[in-house]
Amino acid sequence: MNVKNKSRNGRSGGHPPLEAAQLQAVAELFGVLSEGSRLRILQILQAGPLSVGELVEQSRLKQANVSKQLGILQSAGIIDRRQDGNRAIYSIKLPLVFELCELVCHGVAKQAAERAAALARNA
Amino acid sequence: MNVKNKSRNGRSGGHPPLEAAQLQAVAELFGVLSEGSRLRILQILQAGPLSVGELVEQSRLKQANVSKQLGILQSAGIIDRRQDGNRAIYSIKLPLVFELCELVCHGVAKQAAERAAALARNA
DNA sequence: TTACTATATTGCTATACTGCGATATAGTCA
DNA sequence: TGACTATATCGCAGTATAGCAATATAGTAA
Repeated sequence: MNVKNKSRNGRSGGHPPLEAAQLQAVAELFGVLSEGSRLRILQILQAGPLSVGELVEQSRLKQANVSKQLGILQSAGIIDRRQDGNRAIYSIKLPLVFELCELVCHGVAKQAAERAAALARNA
Repeated sequence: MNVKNKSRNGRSGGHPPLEAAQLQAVAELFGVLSEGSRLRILQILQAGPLSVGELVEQSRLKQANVSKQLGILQSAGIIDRRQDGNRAIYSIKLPLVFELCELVCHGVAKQAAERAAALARNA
């Protein structure tokens, strides 16, 4: 996830080829989702809102790391933060991410199946 | 995109919480898609197969960089390579990626709209 | 073979990121 | 106020990556 590279091509004419700025936004979202620890946190949060401490327990990640990744997820607009007394409660804000993951899972699974089939054919 | 971290949790019982290995595979795919230059190449290839030289022209990236990114995209199983005489022709193999990008675009656009609306309310 | 074109790879620098321990900050309770 | 808990941030070491120029490789044509 590189946040520079703000170039621009002078394309107009609607949307099909996606403007450079959009492209960059898409790349950034993918970048946020490209880290195992963050996906793990999202997956845990899918079951419902949790505090940082609870996330630390369930994820088995260090507190500092969980806090940092939560900050990144929040900056990306993927999760929400709510202060509850002493604690911070995080929750999913963009359920879209789960659709993305499912799509990828199907794609990856299909690919793996195809590769296996190809191997079987060549064996 | 970190390719290590091959841990495993002993979950069974179907699919909902996604196994660690799957999670890692998803993260890797997202990692490949998290670079502007690669998305740009994919977008250009969406119109049809092209040689490296043509991609260099249309993308305005350097040849070495295009070649490197093509290699990464191919390793990820997203594009295919075919040798045609002197040249290498690359084509999309996993159209899934465009679904992903569209989903993200919609999500990002919606988010932007919501943010703008929120700003308007608070102004 | 040589000259030429197209693509891939290597070595490099700069940058960015993760995960860590230590520490700072914020909120609660007495 | 002080002691305590929960969360955020800082500084660091290690690692990964992009993009570049230069070079190597492969294929074509003479």
